[in-house]
Amino acid sequence: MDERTFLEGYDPAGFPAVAVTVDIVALTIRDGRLHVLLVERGGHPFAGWRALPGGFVQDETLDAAALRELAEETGLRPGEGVLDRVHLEQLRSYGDPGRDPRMRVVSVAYLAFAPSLPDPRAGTDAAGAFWVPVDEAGELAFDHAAILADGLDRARAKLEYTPLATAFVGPEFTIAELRAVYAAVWGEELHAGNFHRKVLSVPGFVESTGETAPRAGERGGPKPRLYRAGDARLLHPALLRPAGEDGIR
Amino acid sequence: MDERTFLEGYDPAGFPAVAVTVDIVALTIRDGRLHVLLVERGGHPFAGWRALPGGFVQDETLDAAALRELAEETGLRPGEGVLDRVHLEQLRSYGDPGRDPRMRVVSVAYLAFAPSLPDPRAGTDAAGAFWVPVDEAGELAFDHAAILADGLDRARAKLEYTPLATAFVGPEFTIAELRAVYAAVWGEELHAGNFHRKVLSVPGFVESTGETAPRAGERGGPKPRLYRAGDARLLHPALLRPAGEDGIR
DNA sequence: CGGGGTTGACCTCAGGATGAGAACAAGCTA
DNA sequence: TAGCTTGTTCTCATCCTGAGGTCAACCCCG
Repeated sequence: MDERTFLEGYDPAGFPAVAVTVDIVALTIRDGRLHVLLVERGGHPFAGWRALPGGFVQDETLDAAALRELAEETGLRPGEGVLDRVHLEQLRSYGDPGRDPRMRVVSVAYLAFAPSLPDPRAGTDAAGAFWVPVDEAGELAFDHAAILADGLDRARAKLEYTPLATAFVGPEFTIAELRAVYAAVWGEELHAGNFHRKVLSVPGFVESTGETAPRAGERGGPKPRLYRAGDARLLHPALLRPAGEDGIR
Repeated sequence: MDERTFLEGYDPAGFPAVAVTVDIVALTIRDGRLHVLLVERGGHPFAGWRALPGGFVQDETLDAAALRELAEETGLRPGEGVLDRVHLEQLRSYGDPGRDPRMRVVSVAYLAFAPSLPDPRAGTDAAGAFWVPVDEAGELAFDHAAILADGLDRARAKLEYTPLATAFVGPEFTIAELRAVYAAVWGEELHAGNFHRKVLSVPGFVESTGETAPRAGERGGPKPRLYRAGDARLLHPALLRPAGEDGIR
């Protein structure tokens, strides 16, 4: 039997039925604090609980499913430009039997990094979605609290050796804005002078626009210079976060 | 309707049928070269092609499925001690429509690191499995070549900031054996003196047994000291690999 | 049995990166 | 205008890194 004949006679019903979903840990920074996008579940199971946005994978790639769900939950439309600047990457998959009481569900979790997004639009599918500071997320449906924790770990680590922080700011930004991203995600202040020197010394991290901001910060200071993201995909050398007590092990 | 009533009336057939598999990138070091475990496919599709070992997920966690497949394909039995020393971690998931011509299949790929394992046993399920140097893997079935490439990237990166290299050697090892692991995975020689200093200076990476090996190497030299893995789970500071030309970007 | 070659362990030294602190001028609010 | 905040640039001591050398232990070969 050749391969074509085999495929024509193939019966897909022979395998255990599993549902595949995508769940999204979408992060943004508002007022200097890291926020995550959550939804309030309408139906069972976990009715009334807060959960990560997500849904079943249709006839599309996993990446496409994640982008579609993100667009639906935020009310943003592809092509309006905002979604194009969202960084989306796969986090990992969760498939313990029993993690969903309905049936066997394997969830492919995604991590999204966005510049400050508008509040999800009322009157759309996204009516139930909202941004919450990550330290106020509280209990979540399913195993979503664990997924969120894994997503935060990944985000904090990736700031060290990738230029990911630029995904949290606009197309043009100041060094101080970038520093605020690191401070919000890592949860600690950074030495302004050393951070400045470090960012400018890593090849390809940022490039100068030659312009300065039209205004200084609210509380004074000189007009900061503006930069845009460079072409580096890895930071060499990396921007290591202060080794917390040597005891991270 | 409460949640229990909802679940009792729930019909799982309403979702698109997807099969979930695990595929394993199992790495080991033989004769100083990095090898990957491959199988030759008996049936369609891709009959006769080489592929990563794997199979359908049953009523078990994803991690358990990966460990079970690895045991089946290598012929190793749990409880004999060898499998307990294999490091297994999830890599990422692959789910493009069309990656399997039979049906929609989402594969959760795993990465396994093992000390030098025996050849898979003839006469078992594992008869078709064999170790191949990674640079001679050639074309693989499905998208397995891409999965292998992702696994190698991950392995090379994790050597930098985790004590993963100790998973490739026996319970007691010399610094030179550890250096050979790095050399094999990274594909480049390392400065012996600097490597020695670095390994011993990272807290928790290795701890001395106080013993020395009963014999020196085949070509002479003093009897090396023996070490075992320490309790660190992250290396601080990291063992950075030589920045290839600064151009990795 | 002795010698050449190899190896593990350690040391030195120059260059670069890091952390902490300070200087200074531009710009905000009161 | 006064006082304070902030962006940017320096300095300096400290640490880490890469490259190389030293020395004695040990293997194999002749």
